[in-house]
Amino acid sequence: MNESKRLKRSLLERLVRYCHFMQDKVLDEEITTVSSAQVAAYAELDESQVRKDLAAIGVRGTPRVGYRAADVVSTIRDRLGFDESYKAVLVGAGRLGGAIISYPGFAKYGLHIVAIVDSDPRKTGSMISGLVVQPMHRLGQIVRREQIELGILTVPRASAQVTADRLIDLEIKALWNFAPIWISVPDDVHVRNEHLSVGLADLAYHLSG
Amino acid sequence: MNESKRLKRSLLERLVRYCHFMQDKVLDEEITTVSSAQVAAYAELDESQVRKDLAAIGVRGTPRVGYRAADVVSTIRDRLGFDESYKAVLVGAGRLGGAIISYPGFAKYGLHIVAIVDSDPRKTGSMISGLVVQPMHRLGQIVRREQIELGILTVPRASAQVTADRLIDLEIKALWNFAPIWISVPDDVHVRNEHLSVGLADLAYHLSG
DNA sequence: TAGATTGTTAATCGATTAACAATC
DNA sequence: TAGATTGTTAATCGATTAACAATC
Repeated sequence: MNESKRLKRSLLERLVRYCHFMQDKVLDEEITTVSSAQVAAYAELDESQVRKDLAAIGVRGTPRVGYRAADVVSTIRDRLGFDESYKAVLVGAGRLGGAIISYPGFAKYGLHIVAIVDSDPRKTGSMISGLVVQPMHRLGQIVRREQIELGILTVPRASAQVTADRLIDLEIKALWNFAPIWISVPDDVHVRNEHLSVGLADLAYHLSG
Repeated sequence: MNESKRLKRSLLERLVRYCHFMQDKVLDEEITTVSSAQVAAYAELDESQVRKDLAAIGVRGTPRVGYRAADVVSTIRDRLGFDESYKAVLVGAGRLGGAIISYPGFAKYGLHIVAIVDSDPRKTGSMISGLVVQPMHRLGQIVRREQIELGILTVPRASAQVTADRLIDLEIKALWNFAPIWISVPDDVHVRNEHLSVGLADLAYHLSG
């Protein structure tokens, strides 16, 4: 396959699951190889799908043996960019910001939150996870000096788009938005909206059915 | 169409977006009708897709005029079950639990968190959003007495599956899991895993590209 | 060797897009 | 009426599944 081809979002999600499966169930139990059937059973997919996905990112298996779990993990990590390093600024030091920043898995994916910013003067100066909350007017300085590529938005809904626009103006490369709104961005900026209302709709729908 | 047909997850996501568009951009500005082209432009979809989606849930438009925004909203709300009422228990009164419970939009989707439970004796008895944090051993009582249908898991990763199993045993109908693990459930329980690592992977991938 | 499992091509299925007649 | 927009069918596209030869 063409090495530079963009991975589809659904493939990306499956790869993340494969990776978790390998790490949780396989490597811990001193199993070194897995068959596509085992992975498929775990991820509730067709085994052809698994073989195709692994082939697509360049993992090679051995007939009659399966895939080396360590190969799968390292190839996925490589293809998804987990072994590189990215700097992020978190904007919005509220409850949600605090919860996000305390998520233990960031570094494993190459992400490093190097600064926290908040517009509320009562919050600036306080410490969260070893970082001093900076005032909003320092955002530009921080982004430029630290060469920050990612902005994490945990601001209220009303300020999400303006904050995003400001970060875009500072030439941020990607945004991770937790405010309940779909942020709009130019084509060269990547945005991921984590919109709780989609989950809420999913649950309400299934509970009402 | 068959009224009882299950809606696909992707359709569900599009419907949520249509609903937000109607509420935010349209109703606020005293516009009463929208064309499929307008919705499509906002949601970055093909306009045929929009017409097909709206037809699928039974919204009828008027040629040369478009769709009544209020119709779209009320039909989506009805089909997705937002106008019914569901009780939920939140398990895990940590930072994430606090952030989730303070989300302002729950009631709009019919969801009501009626109890909070935590296994840490230092947390039980404290108040969060007007609710007293209950000890874990009351979980069964609470679920039965309040006839709770949904469990929201904001516990640490290590206790997520056991907590889920306990809620399943209490005949909960659905689980909303925020712990970084894919919860496994029997076929008759609905689970939605909000797994931050998928977002992390998506961002790492795009930043590395 | 025999048999299990990969890698890959072909077949199927479903979702998206295009087209256009119906219609207000 | 003329023309814009729906509703729906047909065409296209892509993703999933099936099948099986290659192979360890």
